Amino acid sequence: MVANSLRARVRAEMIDEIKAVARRHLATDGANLSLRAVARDLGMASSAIYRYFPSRDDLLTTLILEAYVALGDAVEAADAAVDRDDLRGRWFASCRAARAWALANTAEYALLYGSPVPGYTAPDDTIEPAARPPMTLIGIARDGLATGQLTPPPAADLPQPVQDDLADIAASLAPGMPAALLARGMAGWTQLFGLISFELFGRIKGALPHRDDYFDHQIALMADLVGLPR
Amino acid sequence: MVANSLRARVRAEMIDEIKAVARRHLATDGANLSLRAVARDLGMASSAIYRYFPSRDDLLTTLILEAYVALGDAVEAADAAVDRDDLRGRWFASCRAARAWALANTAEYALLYGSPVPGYTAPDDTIEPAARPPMTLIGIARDGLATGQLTPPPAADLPQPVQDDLADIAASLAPGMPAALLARGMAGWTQLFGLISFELFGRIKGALPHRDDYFDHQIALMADLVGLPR
DNA sequence: CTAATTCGAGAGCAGTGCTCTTGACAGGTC
DNA sequence: GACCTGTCAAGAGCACTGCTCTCGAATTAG
Repeated sequence: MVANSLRARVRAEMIDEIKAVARRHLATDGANLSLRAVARDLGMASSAIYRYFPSRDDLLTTLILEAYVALGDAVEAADAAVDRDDLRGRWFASCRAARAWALANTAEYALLYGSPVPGYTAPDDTIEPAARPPMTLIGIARDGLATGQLTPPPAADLPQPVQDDLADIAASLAPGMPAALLARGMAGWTQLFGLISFELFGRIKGALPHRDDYFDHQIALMADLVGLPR
Repeated sequence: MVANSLRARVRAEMIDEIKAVARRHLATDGANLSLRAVARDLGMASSAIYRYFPSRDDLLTTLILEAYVALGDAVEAADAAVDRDDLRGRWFASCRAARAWALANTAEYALLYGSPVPGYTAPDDTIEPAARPPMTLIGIARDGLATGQLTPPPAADLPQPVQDDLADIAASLAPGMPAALLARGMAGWTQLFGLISFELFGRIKGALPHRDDYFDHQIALMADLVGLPR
């Protein structure tokens, strides 16, 4: 079986090489990835790629899934590196990590959070890793609740239907989380996504030279909204 | 000049027809718009399209610009329909109008606020209409400041570099606007964009059946952040 | 009526994703 | 060593794309 494993090893290396080249092309050409161009870079015929990936969409899906995992890893690692009781520090670290990853991997971020490709539908494998960054933020709020550092926002403002919907989500994803607090955590995630997208997709332009500070301030506003103590 | 105007009229109608068909294709096929398919639908040769639009990107640019104008019109009209002193009502109306337009024109919204096409760079004509929705929101805060209904947030939390950057923006776009308030208005716009994008691009899925109410609540949170009185 | 302009159609080029067939190579078996 | 068997790369080919160019027809201007 040595020979077999040799074959398998070569195959695995080939797959890695294809993904690496594809990622490189992604950075320059965006989502319209050309299999033929990748094949050219690898010095092989375009048809040979199909030995490793059944279709172009399949290659893209693999890249997307790995990108989700990479982003999730980055955010969770940043959160884990901070003292558990330093809620605000964890919030900042997580958000900054997401932004840093997006700035370093703009093409892949656009693939994850940009407009979806028309024919393409994301496989179910992506919904779990896609939920990791928002779950990290919500986890910070939940920990604050558990330690008493954080007092839940009033639920009076919450319409009953939303209250019920959020209670269902909390029941399956974050047991014990009050609906009103969950809503604010999700607002924080929405804001984070919006901030990164605006910065990456060029809405802000040169109008805001101190982008790091602006980002921090906007993130701080959301930390206040969630109720993280200073 | 009757004859001339006839030719010109036919030409204008032809342009409108091309744009209409292209918009229809956009809704189903997304950003990868096919000139040949549009030509087929119109019963003409693909090369004939080039008599009216110098390139595919040019057609897309026209569509994008008109979409910006349509969205801006919708938001401003919704704001204008509410009593000037009802700040919160104006905020809700503007945000809801943006969401309604996006839901009714998902493909065009994706074109405006989705991931940018790699080679494509937006012309300068788009930056003014693109700024209309956020300017509407900021205008509401500014009116509140003028009438005394709204008290500006403390500027102490604002780092000096951000303070300066925002002051520059305010000076050219919204004179008299305190930097801290401008930051919160922009946070509202960011949140609005994020909410709509998440809903359109399918991150929320079926987990939140009462999307209207959820949207309203999240928008209300931002209205509170800006300081709009209840 | 003639000359100039505008327009549509067709052919053609280079590129794309993808399929199918052909031939070369390595693995294990007799 | 000879012989299958599975794996792989390459090439040809199909249908599609954006775009250019040329040619003939129609329309407008003088």
